[in-house]
Order: sequence, then C-alpha cells, then structure tokens
Amino acid sequence: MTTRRRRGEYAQTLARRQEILNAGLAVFSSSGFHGASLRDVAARAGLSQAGLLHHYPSKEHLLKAVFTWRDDEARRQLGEPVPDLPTATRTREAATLTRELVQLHVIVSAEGSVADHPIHGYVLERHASVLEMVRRAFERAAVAGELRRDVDCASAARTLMALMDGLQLQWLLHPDAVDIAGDLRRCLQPWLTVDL
Amino acid sequence: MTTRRRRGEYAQTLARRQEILNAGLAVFSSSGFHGASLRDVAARAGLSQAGLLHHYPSKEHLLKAVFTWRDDEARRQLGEPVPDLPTATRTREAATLTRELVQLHVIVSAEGSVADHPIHGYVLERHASVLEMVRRAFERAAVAGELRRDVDCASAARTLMALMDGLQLQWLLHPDAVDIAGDLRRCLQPWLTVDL
DNA sequence: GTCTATATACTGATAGAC
DNA sequence: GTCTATCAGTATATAGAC
Repeated sequence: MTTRRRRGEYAQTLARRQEILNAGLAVFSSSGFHGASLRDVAARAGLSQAGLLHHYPSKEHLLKAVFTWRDDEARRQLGEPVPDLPTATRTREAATLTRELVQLHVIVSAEGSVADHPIHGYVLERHASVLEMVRRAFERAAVAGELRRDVDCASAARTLMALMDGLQLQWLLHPDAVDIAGDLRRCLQPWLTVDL
Repeated sequence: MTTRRRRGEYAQTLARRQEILNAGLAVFSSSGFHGASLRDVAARAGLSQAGLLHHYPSKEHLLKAVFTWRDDEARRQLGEPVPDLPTATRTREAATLTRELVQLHVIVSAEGSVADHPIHGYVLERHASVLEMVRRAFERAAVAGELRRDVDCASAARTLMALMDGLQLQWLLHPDAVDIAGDLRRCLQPWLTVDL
C-alpha cells in the first residue's frame, strides 16, 4: 500500500517520528500518561509542540504509538512464534533490563488498569495475549513431559506472569537487592521435571 | 500531647478530615497522583478546594495523609506484631479485596517508583518494611521447622511479595479470571513441610 | 473553618503563515 | 513539515472577607 515512495523524504519522516517515539518513551515512562506533557516530549525530540502534533495528532495517539512500537520490538526480540519454556526463560535472563522500558510497562499497566483510562483496552488486550502465550508455553512443556502432572497450566501461567510483573516493580525500587533470574528459577523449578 | 481538647470541635474536625481522606482515596486510586485534582477531591468531600487546603496544605500532603492512613489501617487489620506464615496467609485469603485499595496500592507504587515522584521515598520505605516483615515470617517458619531447609528466606520473601503485587494487578484487569488464594498456595506449598 | 475571588502557570489542541 | 500565536480549559495555591 505504501509502496513507491520517494526514498529520501520518507526516510527523513520516519527518522523524525522515531525521535519523537524515543522522546515519548522517556517522558511517559517517568510520568505516565497523566503526568506527561506534550511540550516536554516535543522539546526532547527537538521540535515544537505543534510540530509534534503534526505527526501524532493527540496525546493519546502518541502514547499508543509508543506502546505498540515497544511491544512489537519486544515480540520481535523474543522471537515469534512462541518459544518453549526453557528457551524463553533463558532469553529473559539474558535480556538486560532497561529502566525506561520497565518503567513504561509498570506505570502504564497500573494506570491503564482503571476502566476509563485512554489506554485501558489496550492494556487489557496485551495482558490477555501475553498470558495466553505463557500458558501455551506451559502446555507445550507438559506435552514434552517437562512439567509435573499435577501442575495446572493456566494457574502456572498466571503465577509466572504475576511474578515477573512484581519482580520488575521490585527491581525498579531496589535494583541491587533483587535477583530476578534466581527467584524465577526457584519458583518455577518445583513444577518441572527437568532442570532449568 | 494533644490532650485536653474541647471534645465537640475536635470530633467535628476529625470527621471532616476523614471525609476528605475518603474522597482522596477515591480520586487518587483511580487517577494516581498526577491525574488527580484537588477540586475533584474537594467536591466529593463536599467542600471547596480552598476549604480542603485548609486541612491539608498541598496535594502532596493530602496524598501522604491518605497513604499513611491506609497503611496504618492495614497494619492494624493484619495485626501487630508480625503474624506467623499460615495465619498471615489465611488472613490474606479472608480479606475481601477492595478495588479502591488495590488500585491505590498498585498505581501509587508504580508512579512512586520514579525517583523524583513526591512520594518516592515513602513507597521505597514501605516496600522495604513489608518485605522485611515477610522475611521475618519465613524465618520464624524455618525455626518452627515448617520450611524446607533449602529455601532461602530472603528470596522466598521477595518472591511472595512480587507475586502478591502481580496478582493484584491481574485481579484489577480480570477480577473473575484470577485465583489469588489458590495461586499463592500452589506457589508457596513446595517450600513448606506442612500443608497450607 | 469555610468561602469567593484571584494569581500564576501549564495543559492539549487549533489556525494559519511560511 | 514546521513554526508562532493563541484559545479555552484546568491546575495548585494564596489572599482576605466572613
């Protein structure tokens, strides 16, 4: 659909929007949606607030753009389709936590849990989809005989996801007093028939 | 120190402040600190914004007042001093979750994880103190022989707390698709030598 | 203790020149 | 595509009458 564009112009616009997204990430991740100001984002991206609104017509549009950009990026990084449990765990352990990204996730998820928040639907949807992905990973582990028979996949998925969310918050508060990978392993291990 | 006050006046002021705290809880819990407005709080408490500021001289003071009020209440309800692990778990299970309270905790904890947030220090402090309380509960369980020898109390405490935080967020998003008590039990059980 | 009125600042969004 | 200028709305906080 967007084929046959004059190369130079398009690339420049894309680059500009990327700058804006980066700036938006920085601001939203430290102030949430309500606390953020478009002028602040614009200043960081090196253009005026009106200039910003040319690319993203409202604050809500911008937040959604930042969010979907990061989600797609994360999905791309984790790899599609759904990886198996040990691989996913190892990938998670290897990934360096970026304060900005973790804060965006934690703050916007919390804000978005309220029904009338502009991004509520999106947060809901994403949560369900990630949960489903994790559940499928557990089910595949079960089929592969890596999971103890008495473990319920849905419950395990909920637990694992809750744990990750909680640990990320802890890491934000006390980056050095936390052992995410270790705590995850120790919580998961009793459910498995194989070593993590 | 605050003895010998004329009863009537004092009680009336206290009641007024309590109304304001209730209103503040309602507003802060659905909009966080940044999204909340003092006019909104004042309106719900049935007085003007200037009237509100007479009792709590700034937005920050009000948030702190709401927060400490709720914390004290929670501590009082859970019982001091630190209860043992099975008792605490059972109390937790019995406590009905109030959307307002859970949201206040989740949203303000998330917002407060940022260093320059007005309540950052408070969130940090409270997190550490709760974590310490849970750790002590595990250590007492260990002494009582209720804990498996290979379980590290600090790690278990972090994990349990992270799990609680994460499950509360999940409950906000999908109140019916969650089994907090069950998930908690299934996660804790492998560490214990007794049945929960 | 509560009010009205107000100071001051910042918000998101729009209009229109270039 | 970017800007300046501006609008209308809202924010917290203060001043001072009652």
